[in-house]
Amino acid sequence: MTRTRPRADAVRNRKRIVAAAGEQIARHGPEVGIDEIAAAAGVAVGTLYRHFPTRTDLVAAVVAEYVARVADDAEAVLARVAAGARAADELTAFLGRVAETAAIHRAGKATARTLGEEPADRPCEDRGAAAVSAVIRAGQSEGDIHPDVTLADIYLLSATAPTGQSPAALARWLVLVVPGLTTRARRAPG
Amino acid sequence: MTRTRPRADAVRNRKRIVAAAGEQIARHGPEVGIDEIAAAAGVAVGTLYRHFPTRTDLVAAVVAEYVARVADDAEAVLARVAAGARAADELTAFLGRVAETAAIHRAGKATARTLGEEPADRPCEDRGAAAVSAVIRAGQSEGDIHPDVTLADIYLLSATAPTGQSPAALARWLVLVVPGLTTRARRAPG
Amino acid sequence: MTRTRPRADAVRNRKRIVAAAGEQIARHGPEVGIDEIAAAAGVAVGTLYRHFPTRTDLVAAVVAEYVARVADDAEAVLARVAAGARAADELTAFLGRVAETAAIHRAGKATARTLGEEPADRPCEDRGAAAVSAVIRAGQSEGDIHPDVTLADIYLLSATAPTGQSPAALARWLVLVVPGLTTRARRAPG
Amino acid sequence: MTRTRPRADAVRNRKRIVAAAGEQIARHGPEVGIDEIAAAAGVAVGTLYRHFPTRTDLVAAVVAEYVARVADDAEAVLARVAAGARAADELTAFLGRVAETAAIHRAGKATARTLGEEPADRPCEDRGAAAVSAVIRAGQSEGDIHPDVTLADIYLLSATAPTGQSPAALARWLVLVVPGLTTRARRAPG
DNA sequence: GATGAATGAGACTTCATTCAT
DNA sequence: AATGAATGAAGTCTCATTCAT
Repeated sequence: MTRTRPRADAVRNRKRIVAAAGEQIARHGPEVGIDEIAAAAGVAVGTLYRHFPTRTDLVAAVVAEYVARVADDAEAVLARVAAGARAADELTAFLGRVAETAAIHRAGKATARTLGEEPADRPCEDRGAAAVSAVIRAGQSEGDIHPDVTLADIYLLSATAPTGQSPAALARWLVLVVPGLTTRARRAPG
Repeated sequence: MTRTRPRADAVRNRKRIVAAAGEQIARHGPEVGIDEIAAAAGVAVGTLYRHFPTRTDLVAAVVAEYVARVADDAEAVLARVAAGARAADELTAFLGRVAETAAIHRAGKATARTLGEEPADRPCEDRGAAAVSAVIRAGQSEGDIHPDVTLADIYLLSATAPTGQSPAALARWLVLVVPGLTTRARRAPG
Repeated sequence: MTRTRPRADAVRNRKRIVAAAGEQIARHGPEVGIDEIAAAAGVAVGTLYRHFPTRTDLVAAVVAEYVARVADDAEAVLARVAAGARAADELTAFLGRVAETAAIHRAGKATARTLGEEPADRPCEDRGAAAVSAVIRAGQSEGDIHPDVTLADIYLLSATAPTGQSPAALARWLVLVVPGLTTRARRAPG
Repeated sequence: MTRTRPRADAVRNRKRIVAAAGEQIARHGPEVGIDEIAAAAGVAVGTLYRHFPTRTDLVAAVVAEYVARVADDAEAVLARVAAGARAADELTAFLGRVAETAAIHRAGKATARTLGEEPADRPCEDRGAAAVSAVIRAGQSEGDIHPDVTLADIYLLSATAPTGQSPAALARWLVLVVPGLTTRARRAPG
């Protein structure tokens, strides 16, 4: 009856499952077989089902993890900006990092929507949103970020970042997209 | 032994099937059931399979149709530019129109990839590509379109246009994305 | 679009499935695997599911069939009684016949209850009930059937008839049970 | 190497498991999940399996318990008859009591049969059988119980007693069934 | 001894595709 | 040529049993 520790191996398995699910969903889309996720995590299906009774539960966990990571990133960005870093540059870099993992974000959302499920970890999401908003305001004060840019724009762009393409495509996409956020036109080469 | 003409109703069925498939794929993603497509087209599965022996064949037809339509659009754009319209403006509008139907493009590609199939209607694709390239060159001559913009950029953007969101989101996305293609910065509001 | 015949083979399959389901449920209890029922019917699972999308649908069909058959039997009994046969004897024989197939009745009811489903074919059930009631009344007029016997008693007995045992056991059970319905004690042997 | 005494809590657990299994089987049929039985007993599955390595072992224990209880009852009946009680009345009451718990008997048998297992506790069974037989003979000497009634009839009736129905149904069933065991017809009411 | 997490075979169900009508 | 029933492989999920803690 001792309710104590949640058992070391169970915790490890849970983590591996969420990680594997994120990767498989990103790679093969939101309809990956549960069995494949389980195999990728190195556990049997039954174990996966013990931790996540429904597919929705699993996706929710994946999305929550992603949201938390992005929130951490956003807060680190804000800290650097507060310490004097250039907001526009930091925001660009942040957008690039978010884009890299956007596949999972998108897939997670798609699955969640399919299953009629609401986002997820509200606190984490709010935390990230607050940090990004602060960075935008900082950049606007500095005069670098266009005055009408809002948090929704960052959502829109991160939701449309290229996925499953070459890093070069992602880099090029950033080049094309950043001028829309700033007050400066692209310089002609040379 | 007369290769009888393709009966009127067969032709009509074929069209209805392709149209229905496009719509269903756009609406429900690339994994829609064949039965649903058949039902939406108002035919029985057997009929669908007579026209398109495999799912790949069907998707190929859908994509081909889409490509042809886009190619027509591109050529119309080119004609207007040749008649004096502003290339940058026309290209922006074109991108907006393509984005509207991008869902099907993306879904088609996804399905094609899933099934290890190569694009499709090469001639049509080339036709559209040539027209878009010509428009880009025209805009660059006029000094409006940034000199390093290429056809690949248009592909990249059309592949990442927001899908399944509000028209407002699409409009905003265009606002954000166009400055990256041109030589002008966004104007501060007011 | 011709809604005409329900296709000969489909009808045949449907019948075979219901028959097989009845037999399998009677033999192995209400939890028989769907696959086993399908195999016993000589069809693939998919076919079974086409006819009966849920297990409940299948059980309902089985019960309905059983109820219809019993109702027919009851009406035949009533006809014979009207034609002068002895009601008590006919009722006894009827009870024996019902008992023979009671397994399916019981199993069907159990499954239906499990799935929170209501009986079934009300009209058929009423038809049988009316006939049996009439027979009881006839027997009571003749003085053979005990005056307080009701339809509920027949239900009770048919619900508790021995199942899955030897015909001898069934015969013996009838011997033990009939005196409770009549006005006569069992005769001592010899 | 001392065959340590069966620890107090182990003994208690064993009892609780058998009791819970009996109740769950009676309530939900012979296919109850092992986990549910364990939960009802307040132990973990592992503990259940330590006491009863297979499901058959568990069912056997449940049935043995039931048989022992019935045997005790039968012997008490016999004692009362020996002390002058009316055998027919005692037998009727006994049948009623057995019927009340017949669900478990039936379920146990069903499970045992499913698993190809033979009855169980031969000595207890014999003990009960002997007592019931003696009561029958006593009643036959008294002239109340029909001369051809045997132990097998009691088995047959207890195996077909109504289960999971109202007490009223059970009472009515006794009314219907007892005349078959005795030499007297049912009296007309009034 | 007790616990509860892990396992994996097997049951249930769906759906792309085939084929008799 | 069209129809819709039949097929069966593949996916989802459950649960009896094992085993590390």
